[in-house]
Amino acid sequence: MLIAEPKNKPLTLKSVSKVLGVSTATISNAFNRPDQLSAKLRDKILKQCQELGYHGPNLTARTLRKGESGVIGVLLSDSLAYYFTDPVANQFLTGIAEVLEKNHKQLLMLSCAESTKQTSGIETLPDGFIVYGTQDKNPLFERVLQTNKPIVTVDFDTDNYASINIDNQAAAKEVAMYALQHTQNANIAILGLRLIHSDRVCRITEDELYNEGESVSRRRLTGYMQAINEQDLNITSDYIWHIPHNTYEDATKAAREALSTHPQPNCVLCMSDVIAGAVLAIAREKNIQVPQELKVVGFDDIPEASRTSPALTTVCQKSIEKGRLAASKLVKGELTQKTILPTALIKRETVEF
Amino acid sequence: MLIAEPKNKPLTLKSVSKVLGVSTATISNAFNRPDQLSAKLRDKILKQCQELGYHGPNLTARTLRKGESGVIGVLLSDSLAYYFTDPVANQFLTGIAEVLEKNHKQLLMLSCAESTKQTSGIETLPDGFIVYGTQDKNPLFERVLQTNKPIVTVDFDTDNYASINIDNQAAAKEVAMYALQHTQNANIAILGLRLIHSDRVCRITEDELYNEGESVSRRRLTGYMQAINEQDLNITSDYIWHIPHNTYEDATKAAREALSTHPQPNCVLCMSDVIAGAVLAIAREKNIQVPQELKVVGFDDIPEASRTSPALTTVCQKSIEKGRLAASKLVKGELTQKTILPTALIKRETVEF
DNA sequence: TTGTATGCGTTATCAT
DNA sequence: ATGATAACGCATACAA
Repeated sequence: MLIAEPKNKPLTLKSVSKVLGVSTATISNAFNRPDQLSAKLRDKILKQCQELGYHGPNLTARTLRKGESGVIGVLLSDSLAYYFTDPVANQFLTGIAEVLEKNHKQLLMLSCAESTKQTSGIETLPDGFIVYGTQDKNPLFERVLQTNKPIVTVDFDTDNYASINIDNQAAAKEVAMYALQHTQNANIAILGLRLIHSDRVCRITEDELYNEGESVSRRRLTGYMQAINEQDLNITSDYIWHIPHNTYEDATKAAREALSTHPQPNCVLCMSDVIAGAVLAIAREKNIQVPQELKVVGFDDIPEASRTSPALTTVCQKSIEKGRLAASKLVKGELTQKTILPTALIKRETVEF
Repeated sequence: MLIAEPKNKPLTLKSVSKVLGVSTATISNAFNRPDQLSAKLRDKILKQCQELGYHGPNLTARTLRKGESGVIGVLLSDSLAYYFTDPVANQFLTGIAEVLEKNHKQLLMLSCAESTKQTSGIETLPDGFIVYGTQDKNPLFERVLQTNKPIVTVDFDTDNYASINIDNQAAAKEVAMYALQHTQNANIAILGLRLIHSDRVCRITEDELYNEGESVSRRRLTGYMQAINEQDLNITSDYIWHIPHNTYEDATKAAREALSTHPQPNCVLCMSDVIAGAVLAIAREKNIQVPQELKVVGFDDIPEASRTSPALTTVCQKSIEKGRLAASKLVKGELTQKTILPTALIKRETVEF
């Protein structure tokens, strides 16, 4: 039996080497490079370390020395707390977690809430980053860029980095076309997500309608507008809502406003399934029959979409796959290719039975 | 204008100090201890660092030196991928994230998937841990314990550590009493979560029914059984299901089995709202009227519980609050108190209209 | 096959 | 007020 160090002093390679009577290098090799010593000695050392309660090298010191931590950072474009409540983000994170676990990488969640002043230097820890969503003026993102570490961007694009996206415009157009083709005398409302910079649920103005941009929402809006034009229909900005967060609460406010408008919309194009779910709830509350009196389409195809009643017609984007792909690009070092993932129109019950 | 170092060499305190012509200590002080130098010099240094693109000390080196990383680890009792899909866990994590962000701490997600062999040493990085759910034979948990770092446990208890729990047994008994009191000629089924160690949805055996334990599920089961006894009713083990994961898929299987049993249950006690939601879906599929022909109660009070149709009667446990409290205990260093959070019976529509 | 010595980037102590 | 220097715990080149 070996004499253990005092409980309060954490064990180090050096202290353990003293107790075992071998050099620090040998113990380090026992853990990291089995070929550098005899199997017999290695086994003996590993067993003795276990007895002592030394579970292996300190990650911080090893990271400093090797310049590699085994940690992957996921940079989100809003507060963490928000992302845990968003079903789309949850699927995305699920995909990431799956791949990282398989590759023995740790997952560090980084929110943009980091203020400029209080710089923690956290960006120096991870070996690479998955950046989810446009990082408008996010100081942490700037610092991440300057680390020159591997980056994969998702749902937006930046020169020189691998990215994963979908064709939001085409997908939005397709689902809108389908909805409009099944609507007589269409009276359209659009419930948009993050169309403008405001924390309030509100309608957008005519000016804002033409403020083009490259964001996910703007692409979807463009797709909707294309469908509306091709069907020789039209819509004014006061039938287009801005919803700041993809939450049931915000969406419910917008849905209530939209379905209280006269003339009442009979076709609501929603930029997420969460929003569409809220529309369904308000429709039930107001005794509006879906799909007979009101067509509703969503976007994302979250798990709940197939369980609403009536089940939601929507655009399937494989969010889990997005996460998996982002993580595996990072892990494999495929750092240049820009991927457009396919989407699919999912016809359920909210447009036609 | 200062001459920047070559782009590929990351800037360090030392290299920056050379360029600026001051010592490393002074720059370090400029970032960390404003009182150690004149405000004028500090401002100048900070400005010059910014120009050079040096954003502050490397976290790894600083952690090694200070023994403090600003990272909090959340240790989960299953795979990460699973936890992102569980609405209860999401609420819990939301609460944690809220508090950590406010205190400028980073969140590292640690799953128990870490194998014993491939020890990454990740437990040496965080300053403290939130441990969620029983860590039966989890090697990472063992190593976490040995770090002697601050720990808060949630949904289970271990000597000497702060913990947060609810009274599962009392809450389960209360909701079961309420359901049974409203059921004529009660024919009870229990849809349990993680009652035994099996990956399959299945009924439990008579033996397993009496395998008492201290897990959350067992406490709830005990509460249910107490209510059943007090109502002079009884239940046999073949009306008690084991569901391995709190997912809609697993729950649906169990719900389908349970509602296909003869005699058909008219009162289903579910150990989670996800499970209860699945029961509601199957009931609709089979044209069973809830609550007229079938009473259903859940557990947790997830956001969706109020939106099902009919709305779910359940036990409210404030999962977000759990997360908030766990994080704030850790941040504040309140490391001894064991907290029992209150629960509340939420009467909605699945027992009586 | 094993041991010695250096440096990773930082902070804190101690001089100056 | 500022600068030199040691130490944090480890991995690796190199010597033995």
